Parts: sequence; structure tokens; C-alpha cells
Amino acid sequence: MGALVGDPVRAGMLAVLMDGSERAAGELARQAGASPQAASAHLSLLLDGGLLAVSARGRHRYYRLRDADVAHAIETLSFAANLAGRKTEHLAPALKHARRCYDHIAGALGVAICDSLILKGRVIAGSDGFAISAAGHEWLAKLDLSPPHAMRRAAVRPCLDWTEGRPHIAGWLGAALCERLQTACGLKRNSQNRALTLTPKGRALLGEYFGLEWRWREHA
Amino acid sequence: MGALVGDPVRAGMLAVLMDGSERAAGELARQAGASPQAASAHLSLLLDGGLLAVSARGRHRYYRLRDADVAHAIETLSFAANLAGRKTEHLAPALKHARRCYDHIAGALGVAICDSLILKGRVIAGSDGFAISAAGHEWLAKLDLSPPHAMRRAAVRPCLDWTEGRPHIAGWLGAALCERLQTACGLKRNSQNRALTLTPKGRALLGEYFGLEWRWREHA
DNA sequence: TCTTCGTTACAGGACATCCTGAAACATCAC
DNA sequence: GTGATGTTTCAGGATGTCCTGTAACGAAGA
Repeated sequence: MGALVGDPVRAGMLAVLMDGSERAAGELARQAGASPQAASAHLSLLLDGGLLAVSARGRHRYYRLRDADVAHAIETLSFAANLAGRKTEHLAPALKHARRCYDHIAGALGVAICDSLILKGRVIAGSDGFAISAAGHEWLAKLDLSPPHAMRRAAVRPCLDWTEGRPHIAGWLGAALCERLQTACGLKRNSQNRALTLTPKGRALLGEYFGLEWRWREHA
Repeated sequence: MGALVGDPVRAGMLAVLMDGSERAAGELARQAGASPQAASAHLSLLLDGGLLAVSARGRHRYYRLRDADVAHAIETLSFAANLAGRKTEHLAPALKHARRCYDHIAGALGVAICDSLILKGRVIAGSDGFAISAAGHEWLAKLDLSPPHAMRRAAVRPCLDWTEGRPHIAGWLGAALCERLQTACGLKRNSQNRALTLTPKGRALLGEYFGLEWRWREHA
């Protein structure tokens, strides 16, 4: 298993897919800098390893992370590798600022949102994970974001942010917030990498939703 | 880096050293099931990789994890691999019950102690980690366990338990509690693996210190 | 239908990894 | 000093991984 993610080509593919998108085999090959044949072999390994899922449409085969659990595992793994290994200095600042982690927001922005939700008592941080408080449910209802009654995944879950070293919001809530900010044109996805760009409108929404005065600068 | 821990022999060595002990090269070779020459090569790699430290005494060379940070990274890594990979069914129940994680207590017991400390307000669980509360410092003083004034490592830190999937207590406090329970003969170390055995006296101390009625059974 | 494109499958060779055997070095016991 | 033990180093060979051809398969487009 460690060997699966240890290969640089496969690691690159997984990094690209960590935004929750699905990509064709050829595109993954280009992004990871490998030939189509080599990429196909790597993708087969990842598929057998249970990390990816695939769906064929037309003459393309689109690969994606199998589910949110796999994404969570990879994010945690990155954090652990980060602890023992190198620094994140070389990383694009945009990625450290805000990025997609499967289907929710990660990076400094994701952690800030998480902090706000806990500070305002909308999410309770227990030792066994997170939970949505009564006040939180009220707040969600006002935003027309009440969780569905039957839900397979956890309503809210902490996900260890590997650039910040602190949790951000995952689970249903994380996905819902991320989707809301995107449909409201507050966040724009970068099609090349996992980065998310905050629009002026998004800045206003952060204040409205979370009471955040968002000013980000990279601390050296 | 992923390749370092991916090799089964090296993984075995690291697993043995995760109890914070230091072991001679030959002993590690036996435990990992490798020849002395092969083991020496693996240990060199781990040393170069910054995961191990070594100290020569006599004709032995004793290897140990470099520091608590490395141990923390490996514990988190195990958790991540666990998330994506196989189950822990095959594990010795004693290890799931209580074990050393570098210098503090992990496993079901470690998580239970962590829960108790938070429930009683002695440790505050924030989104940015743990902290010792005023009440906690009072409680520690009564136990004659006040933290030293100048301390390099964090006073208390959550460490993701890879068998329980929830945090246990690490940092200075984790080490102090673990040492206290051992010197009071409440916990006995197994010299073969990382397991910790709870003595009757230890059971009493759990009640005295943490208000825990400790009865453990493996839940299938 | 025929061609083109995306993808996969199967050979081959290059390369790295891992182990074993022999040997050197250091320390301890006698 | 001599021998035994623990550890490392070096050379060799086996094994496995990874990549590049070449070729096959399927779907889309002319």
C-alpha cells in the first residue's frame, strides 16, 4: 500500500484527482508526465489497489478517487509525510491558500472556516470527531442547507489539512458549503490544479456566512 | 519517503521501535526476520532518511526513532493506511487494548484516558490542538506532575490513534502519565512487542486518577 | 466502411532493489 | 594476545519494477 503511493507518477495522478474530479487516462498521463502506456499500467495498479474507480464514456475512460474515505486517507497520509519529510515552501501559494480536498475546501481558508464554525458553536469539536450543534442546524436551515434525512456519509467530519496541520471541515457539511460557495460564484475552480480562487463576491459571502474578514498573506 | 516505510522489513523494524525503546541492530534483524547484513543496510537507509538515530555503546549499536515527531508521523501514517487499506482484525488484542506509542499510551486505554481528561475539563480540545486548562494544572500539581518551565516539546498534543481512529494524549503530558503509571507498577511493558499490560494496581490507579471503571472487551 | 483517436495488452530491455556470501573492523571475554 | 561476538562493508546474483516499442481493441467521425 505504501508502495502504491510511493511512486512519483502515481502520486502525481492522485494529487490531480484529489480535487474530486474525474479525468481521462490520457489527461492524467500528461499531467503526471508519463507515456499513455505507462500511465495505463499505473492506473490499473491503483484500480486494483482499490484507490480509484473508473467509468467508461465513449472512447474515454474517466478515473476518479473511489470515495471520500480514500480521499481522506490520502490527505492524512500527505500530512504524515509532511510531518516527517520536507517542507511545503515550494508549493504554489494558491494551493496553500484554498484548494479542493475531494469535495470540500482545504487550505488556510478551509481551516479558517472550520475555526469560525466551532467558535460560533455551530460545530462541536469532541474528542471523537465533530458534530453539528442545535444552533448549527438552525443556522443551516436559514441558509436552506439542511442535511438530508437519510445519509450514508457522516454529516460533518474533521479532515487533517496537510498544509496547515489542523483540521478543516469534511463530510456532508464540507461538501455542501463548498458547493454553495461555488454555485454562488464565490469560489472559482482552477481546471489545472486543485486551487480555488476567491472572488470579491466570495469575500463578501465569507463575511455573511462565517463572519470572516478574510485577508490572507503567506507567512514566511 | 513512502518507499522507506513501504518495505516490509523496514516497516517491521519501525513497528518494533514505535514503543520508544532502543534496540541493537541484531535484535532488530531477528524481529524483522532478516539477515544481519540486510538489516544493516535497511537501518542505514532509515538513518539517512532521518527516521532513526543511533548510539554506539560497546560493540552494539542501538537504534531508536529520532524523536517524538517521527513517531507521531508514523502513527498518523498507520492511521491513514488503515483508512484506505485493510482491517485490524488480525492484530493481537493486547495491542489494541493498550500499547506504547513512542513514550505515551495508545490503544483503547489511551483513547479512554484522553476522553476522561477532556470530559473533566483538564484538557481543552480546540481546533488547533490540545491545551492544559487551569483546572488541569491544578490537578497535575496535586499529582506532583507539574510540567517543567522550559520545555522544548509541546505540553500536550493529540496523536491520532491508528487502531481507534480517534486521538490519544501525546506530548509531555502523555509521556508523564505513561511514566507515572509504569513506575507505580500499574502498567507492565512487554519486552517483545509494544503491548502494555494493566495490573490490578493499575486498574485502581485508573479510577483514582481518571475516574475510569476500566473494563475492556474486544468489540467484534 | 475506412480512418482516426483513445486506451489497453503484451513483448522487450534498462534499471533499481533486495538478498546472500565473504570479509573487514571493533569490542568484549578469557 | 587470542578467540568470539556484533556490526558493517563490499561484491555477486536474483528478483521486481518501470519504461518503451508494437500491436490490438473499441468508439467516434467522415
